Amino acid sequence: MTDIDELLSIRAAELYYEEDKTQDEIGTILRITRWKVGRLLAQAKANGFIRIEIVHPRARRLGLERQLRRATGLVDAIVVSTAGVVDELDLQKRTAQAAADYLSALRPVPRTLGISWGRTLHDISEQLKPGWANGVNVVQINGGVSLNARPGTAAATAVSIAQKGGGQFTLLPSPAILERVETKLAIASDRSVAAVLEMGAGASAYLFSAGQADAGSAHVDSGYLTPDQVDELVRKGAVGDVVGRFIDSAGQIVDPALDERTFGIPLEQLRRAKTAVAVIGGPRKHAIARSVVLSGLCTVLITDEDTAQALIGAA
Amino acid sequence: MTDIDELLSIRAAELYYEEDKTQDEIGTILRITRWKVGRLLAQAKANGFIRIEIVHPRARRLGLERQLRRATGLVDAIVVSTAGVVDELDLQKRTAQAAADYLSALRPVPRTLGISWGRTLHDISEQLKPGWANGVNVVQINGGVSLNARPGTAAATAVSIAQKGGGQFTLLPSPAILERVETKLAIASDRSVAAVLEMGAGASAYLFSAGQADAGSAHVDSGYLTPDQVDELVRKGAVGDVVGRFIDSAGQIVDPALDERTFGIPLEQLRRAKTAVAVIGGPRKHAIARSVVLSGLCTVLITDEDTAQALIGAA
DNA sequence: GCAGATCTTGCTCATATGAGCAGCGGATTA
DNA sequence: TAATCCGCTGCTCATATGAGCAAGATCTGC
Repeated sequence: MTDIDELLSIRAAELYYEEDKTQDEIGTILRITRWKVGRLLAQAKANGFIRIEIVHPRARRLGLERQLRRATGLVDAIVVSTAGVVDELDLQKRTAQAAADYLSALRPVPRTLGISWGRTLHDISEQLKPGWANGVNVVQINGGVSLNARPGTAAATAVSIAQKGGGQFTLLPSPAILERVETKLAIASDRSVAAVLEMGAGASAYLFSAGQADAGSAHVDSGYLTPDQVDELVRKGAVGDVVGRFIDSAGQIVDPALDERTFGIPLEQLRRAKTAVAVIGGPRKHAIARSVVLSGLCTVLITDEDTAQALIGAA
Repeated sequence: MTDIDELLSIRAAELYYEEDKTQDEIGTILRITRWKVGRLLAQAKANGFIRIEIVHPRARRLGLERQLRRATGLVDAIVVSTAGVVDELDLQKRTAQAAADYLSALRPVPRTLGISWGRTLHDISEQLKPGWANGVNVVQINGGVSLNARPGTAAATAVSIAQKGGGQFTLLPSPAILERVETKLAIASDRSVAAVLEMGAGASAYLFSAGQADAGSAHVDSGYLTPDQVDELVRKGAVGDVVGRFIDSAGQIVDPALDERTFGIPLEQLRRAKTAVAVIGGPRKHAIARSVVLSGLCTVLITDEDTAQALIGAA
């Protein structure tokens, strides 16, 4: 395109998009035919001079969703827009809202929903509308009695999701990580606990998040791990944790001994699941999101625009 | 609008603007009629959820230009977009480009063009295309022999503008500010110098910029004023200078004694001019731009989006 | 300098979109 | 409870826009 045509296309675009003139009127103003105006506008679009953004907390980026599905083979991908986001809290809320929307619209409605716990899941439970489902049974899939801060939040999340969905909840009465393997095996062998794990294993859908491996990990907050222990895991290649289990960028368990002491369904059960919805957003979770997606831990990813971009760039 | 309709309008907007679907197709997807889709899109626009931006160095903001004309009574206003601007240099170049474009398209073509000097005018002279006019006489309207840095830049600007416009140039052979009033009067009374001033007074159009009043003023760089002297002017209410003369926010001369020693046409000549084009952009020039416009020093303002916004908000 | 190739232009025609209007339905009030 | 009103819906019709094509303009290589 010549320089003069480029300038004309910008003038045309101004009149068309800012001034709401018709292509015919623009033609009169710029002394060109209306067909040329149409072509100039098409060129301006093709050259990327026209940027259209949908600014709304619930806006999604369908183009990125498609790219993400294609690049990763995910069954579904939801990408929330970051346009107009003011802070990280805002972004977290948007992501949770999208997850709640997705869950509400999920067909077939899962009879049994296996969930993890954490800040993200808590946010989702808040965004869900009462009546989002008609009798879902919610079951925890990993241990989650918080050792120090806000005890019972994990349970509250499950309760809220179940109640709003008009169904029952089943808690996993165990810490996330036990100190000794023997203790873990002992708890697991308890009949009632085993029943919960079994129910978790048979869930028709899973909803979970993931944590990044750094000092801000929920495991540190909850008192299961010290910052030093997390550092050690990072040194071994950990990028984050999924349902309490730390994995490297290839999706492999980083520390088998620690994993033995971690209570919850094994990752293989997520990998085999027909519907496993991962909700992972925010700038610090790019690496763990990538690992989750590429190692097949989820069939559906709900994330934000920036994370999606990083994933597409890396995949 | 109900909450559900708002959400629908966002979904519709995504499909329309990102996925290039027709309203009819969107209707099928969302299970609503195509007329409802049209209405939802109209609502999304009306609510400001759809943001369209033209990203190009030569993009202008016609809407702001109109508002600016209405708010200030300017004959014309050119507002360059800041979308995609990377640094202040970029913005300066855009503004200069717009000024060059405006000057090239100005009808009737001025026979005699009075110009000031400075970084902005220099940039404009660079952006002008050879042959932008067919015989303009360019005359300097204020003194401008730089005392230390880059001597001759003021002259070079006038020469360049005249040569590219196929015309003659007339320089004003005097410093910007004299040390003593007597010296100024002596120079002014010289027959040849008086002739230049007279030519400047009779110019058919003026093109000038303005400087902010702070340590970064061109007068400090050029050695005419010390930072302390500028501070003193600021204390007296100065917001900046126009053709070398410092004015307050009402457009009044701040320091009459200093002004007596300043060489160039008086501001009243600019105020009486039929065509006086001021080119003032950048975050530090909001105050001086406001003063220039509101005190009637220009009939045309060429500026950037942010400055225009500030002007409209303040006017 | 000329023949062929390619690109641009102005058109016809099909389609997409917006304006305007009648009818329906749910809310409001006497 | 009935009358009235307001706003939403689905339509018709006019207009705006984009696809496709033939003719003209411009470029390229010999």
